[in-house]
Amino acid sequence: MSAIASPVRPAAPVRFLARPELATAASKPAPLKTQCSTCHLKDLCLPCGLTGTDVARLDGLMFGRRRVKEGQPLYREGDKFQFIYAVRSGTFKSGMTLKDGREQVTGFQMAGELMGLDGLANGVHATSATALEDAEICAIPYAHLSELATTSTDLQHVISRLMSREIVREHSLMMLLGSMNAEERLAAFLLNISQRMKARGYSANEFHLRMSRAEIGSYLGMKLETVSRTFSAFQQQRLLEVDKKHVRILDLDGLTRAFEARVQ
Amino acid sequence: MSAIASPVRPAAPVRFLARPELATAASKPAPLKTQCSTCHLKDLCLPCGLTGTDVARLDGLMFGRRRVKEGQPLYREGDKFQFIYAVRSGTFKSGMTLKDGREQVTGFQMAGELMGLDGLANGVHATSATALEDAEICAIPYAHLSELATTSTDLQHVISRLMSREIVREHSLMMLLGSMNAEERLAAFLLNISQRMKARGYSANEFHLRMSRAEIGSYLGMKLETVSRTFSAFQQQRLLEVDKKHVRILDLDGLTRAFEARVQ
DNA sequence: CGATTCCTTGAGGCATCTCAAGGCAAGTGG
DNA sequence: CCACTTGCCTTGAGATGCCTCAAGGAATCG
Repeated sequence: MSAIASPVRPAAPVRFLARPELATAASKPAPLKTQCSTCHLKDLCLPCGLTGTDVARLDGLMFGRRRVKEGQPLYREGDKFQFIYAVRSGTFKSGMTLKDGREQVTGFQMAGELMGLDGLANGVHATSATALEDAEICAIPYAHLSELATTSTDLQHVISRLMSREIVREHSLMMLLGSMNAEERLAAFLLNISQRMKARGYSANEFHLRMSRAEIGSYLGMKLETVSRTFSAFQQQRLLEVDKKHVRILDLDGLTRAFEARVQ
Repeated sequence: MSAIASPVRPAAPVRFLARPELATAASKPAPLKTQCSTCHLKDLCLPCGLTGTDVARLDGLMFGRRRVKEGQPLYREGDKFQFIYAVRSGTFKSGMTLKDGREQVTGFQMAGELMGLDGLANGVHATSATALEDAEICAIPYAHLSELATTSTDLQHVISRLMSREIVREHSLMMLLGSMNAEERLAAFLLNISQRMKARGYSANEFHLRMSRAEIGSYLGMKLETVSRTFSAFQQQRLLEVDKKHVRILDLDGLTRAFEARVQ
């Protein structure tokens, strides 16, 4: 809760290592090297919007690639910030754990999405990221990336824009948490997942949720029982078919109306 | 709600004007020019952490200065993004208004704090900012700032860190909205204000709130009546003395405990 | 001085939480 | 292969914290 209860005290300038080693404690498997220019995610991920020249420069960074097993953390709150991570495959949750053990999920990340940008503020990760299924990520050394950014205005803009997008995303979540009821929250969540699946070439109407009811509840600010009841309610309204984690959207418009009821 | 209901669709690269005019519709008074190097807020604001050389470079941008009357918007959702704004004096609220008229306040900004970073994502402001009292701001032309950033690694880092700090701040707010009860929310809010007042040289124990009960409620995800009742409850517990917008903290530790009850 | 805005307080209602029980599927060990 | 455990989900019943609606007071302003 530091940003809530703490002043906006300016932190000392963060100094990055000139050459952080790619292999940290969390990355036991020998890191494969990866290139953005040949990556099938390049239109969703970091290089999106960059010219061929800049993408080629990103290739020069030779991102480390790392597998993360289901349930394993990629990084934890308090870990030193060195990398930004891009999801190659699998799904992650990120969030904070309170000392009393309760968890607040602040986001779910899918292929092509970035994690770890919160670490820049204080040189330390403010959240943890955990794989919800066996996953693979690119570890992008921030020091190298920002060094590269000094040579490319476009890359600078892309990075800034990605950070800004995270801010906008969180605004929306605050709106959800601050002023929507249970049905609206779950509808918003499902529509969001649906669109992200679609953007990745999967069906927008039928998908497998990777997170538990408790994780959805934490993300949406409600208890797991309420999540479950709301799923059942949607099913009764013939908006969805739900079987555990498998979801089929029957009435996208209806779901959109449930979401827009208040939000418009 | 776009980021909730929308895919993380990469936006087209945003092109900034080479020379956006400083005088927009909202800035009628002749813009005074301001220098960071002589500003009394320089340790709280953008230049914090920068060397003398870099601060001198910021001076070269000659930020426009602008007065904003109480109740007036500085920018609105949907406005084209050109400036980042730094509060010189006064207090702002920022937030989004839904088409049904409901407002979600996403933050309050005091002297030295920045506004408008959400505009970068899509080249358009995602939130509105409104003065809660007569105020004065610096309008920092983003195109110039980012141009300047190409010449200074430190400045780049400072900007990135400020954006990251906004992300971290919002994580905390999500935690608050997602898993705290009314008393914890208000305690967290008051402690946060208290610390920010202190950082600005004001009393940490006695201050004047610039926002209404409804605005506090919107920010904290509760109704204004509940805010009012919670204030009364704190007063009965001898944690506070409240008279409308004037607050005196009687028992900082007690208030901290009310906040840490769950958060620790 | 009336109109307006903002705050406080009360009473009752309701959405969500809490507590509890049971079902289902996958994993484990005998 | 079966008994048992474990984790996750669903559903019910009752409790409760916050909301809704309503009234009245205090301060501000034209």
